[in-house]
Amino acid sequence: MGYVTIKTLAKELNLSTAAISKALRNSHEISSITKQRVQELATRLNYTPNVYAGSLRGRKSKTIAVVLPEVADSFFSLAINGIEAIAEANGYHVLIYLTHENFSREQAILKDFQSGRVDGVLMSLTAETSSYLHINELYSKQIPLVFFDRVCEEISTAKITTDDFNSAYIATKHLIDCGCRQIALLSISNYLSISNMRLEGYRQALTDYPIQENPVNIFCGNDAAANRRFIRHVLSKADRPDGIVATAEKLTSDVYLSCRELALSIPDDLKIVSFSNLHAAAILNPSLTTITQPAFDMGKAAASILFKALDKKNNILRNENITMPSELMVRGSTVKDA
Amino acid sequence: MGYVTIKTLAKELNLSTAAISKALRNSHEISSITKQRVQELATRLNYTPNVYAGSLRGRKSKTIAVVLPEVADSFFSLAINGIEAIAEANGYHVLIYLTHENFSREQAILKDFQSGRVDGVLMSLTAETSSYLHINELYSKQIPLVFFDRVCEEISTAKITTDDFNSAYIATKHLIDCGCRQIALLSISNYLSISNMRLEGYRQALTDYPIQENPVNIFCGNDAAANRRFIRHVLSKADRPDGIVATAEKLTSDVYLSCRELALSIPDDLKIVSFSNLHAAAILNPSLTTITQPAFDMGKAAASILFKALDKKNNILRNENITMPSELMVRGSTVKDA
DNA sequence: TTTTTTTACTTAACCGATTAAGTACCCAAC
DNA sequence: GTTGGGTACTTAATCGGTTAAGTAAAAAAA
Repeated sequence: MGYVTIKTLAKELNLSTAAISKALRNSHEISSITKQRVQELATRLNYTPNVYAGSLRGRKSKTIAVVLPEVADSFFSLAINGIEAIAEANGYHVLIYLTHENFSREQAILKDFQSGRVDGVLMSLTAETSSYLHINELYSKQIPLVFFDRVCEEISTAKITTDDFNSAYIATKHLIDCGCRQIALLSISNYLSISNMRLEGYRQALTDYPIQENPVNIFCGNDAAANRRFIRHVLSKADRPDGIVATAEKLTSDVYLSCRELALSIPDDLKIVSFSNLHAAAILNPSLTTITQPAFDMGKAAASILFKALDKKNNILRNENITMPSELMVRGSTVKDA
Repeated sequence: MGYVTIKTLAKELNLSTAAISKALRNSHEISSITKQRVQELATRLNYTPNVYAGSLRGRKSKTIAVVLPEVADSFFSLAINGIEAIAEANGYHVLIYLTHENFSREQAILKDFQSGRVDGVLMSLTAETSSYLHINELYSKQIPLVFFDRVCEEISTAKITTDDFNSAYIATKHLIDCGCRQIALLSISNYLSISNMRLEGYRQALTDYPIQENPVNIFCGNDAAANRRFIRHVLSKADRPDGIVATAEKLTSDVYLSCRELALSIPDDLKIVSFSNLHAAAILNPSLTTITQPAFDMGKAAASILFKALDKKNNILRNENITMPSELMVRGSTVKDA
């Protein structure tokens, strides 16, 4: 089963393994004739260095991990593309790990990183993450870590977010301007700082533009069916909201479907703004007013910061918050014929 | 800088590294008292075995790779979930690699696998993949490989697909039944066998239910903007199609947007069936008639077969084609008020 | 011509974990 | 009393590559 290793090459060429290794790494200690012979044979035998051997010795794997809740979300899939663009330019591999919004999965994944599997980590927290021991443990092993979007304030490192407070404020104000008087906020987490920021922005808007009725904050979970039941329940009450700020993309279709079931018209009976990068937003029925995040650029920014730390010997990332602007894109779910 | 290794534990407990290793793996050669002491210390110091060391020795990494074109596609993101479900049950890690429909990227990724980075590979080809040397090279290194959806017929291994011929046939027949007389097929590849199967199914339907006009096969590329221009061009001609079978999800929004620009009504002026698992299909304007693939189950099936091969010493996967049924879901893009 | 330097390697240690083979000790059986 | 066997370890080799240190021969400097 002829694995071609450095030994195979050495034997074939009557050289030591050290000479082969050096030749392949273009060391000045090796004559150019020998280098050529080694190169040729390596190519001919299709030699591929064993990653595990190299990483074991060098404590470097040229690999980073991206940890995120799910991939079926346009924000995350765009962010991945941004990350990969930068990683490729830096000659790094990208491993994608999915938590599926599951806290214990997040713990297990970070635990695995302690083994030195990756040189650095980019991550976006689970909606359930409320304790940070596992993150601190990773942090204490000197593995550089950059958060994006769903950041952990408690860890002192670089964090890329959008202006969540402001975005929610603008979304809410937009609904108020459109005539909404009872506005609900759909959230996916009670723990995430971005959820809290969005909640505060929402509240601030309600305070600044005082409207009669009470705010309605609705927490949704991970179970799409339960969410739908829950949303349908809220929308079928007599004092149902007339406006919704959805802080996560996946909640939108639940709202749309519930409205259809309940024969509520969007935007006549209910107006919706959703945090979403959905490509199909423009062709929904009606088209969806969104707060769109610069997902691709956020991925790029997060990766760039990580590689800056990896390039230096000094792996320590200083605590910094980088905020990028989101954009309100007004469409048919809040304004007729928009 | 305090990496906790087996040596750390050995020194601390005045044991050999061998004893530690055996204790951690619950060997009968080690007394239960010692085992306990080792376990305790390991937990206390948060010892994590170095993956690279273990994999180097054991030639097993307990890791599989999933290679796919992109993640911003509901089929692939669902398939990933199916794969991960099975992988977790088998105690394996899943690394996701994206080719971005780029052939040379696919080559580079497979080349990397030759280093033994992963124990097995699940993959779906690039739309550009027309030569299979890189796959054969991987295959010859005895690394088990299972294809799903975008399979490579030329490699003798397990392949999971849907009944592409039949699905396209049914989609086309559905359009004919709805009154379409000039039906276009939008394809993303001239190379992929699933594209060819779908093309044949489409042709067969046109033959079986003969209609006056000629078929219109349109090939689209990777550039969304170019696709949109191209589709708009086709739809603005006098003899434009009145029906479209889109063989890839991402082409749908281009069609919708082009129709909007050209003031064509769906389904009155143009009817569309798309191969798609888009969750939002039901809330598009109009809702989208789809051929929906059992993406999650296909992922599960592919992973299950791979693990069956990995469990045996015998890594060889026999050449087999597993076909799973797709479903036509009739909605508003072909039938009014569906 | 002798000494120094350079060139082009080789030897051997090492990364962290696993494991075959060896060993010291105790207890039991013949 | 010696052999046999089990227990609980240790020693050393190994995986594949990297690299510090060593060396022999040729080239350059004295």
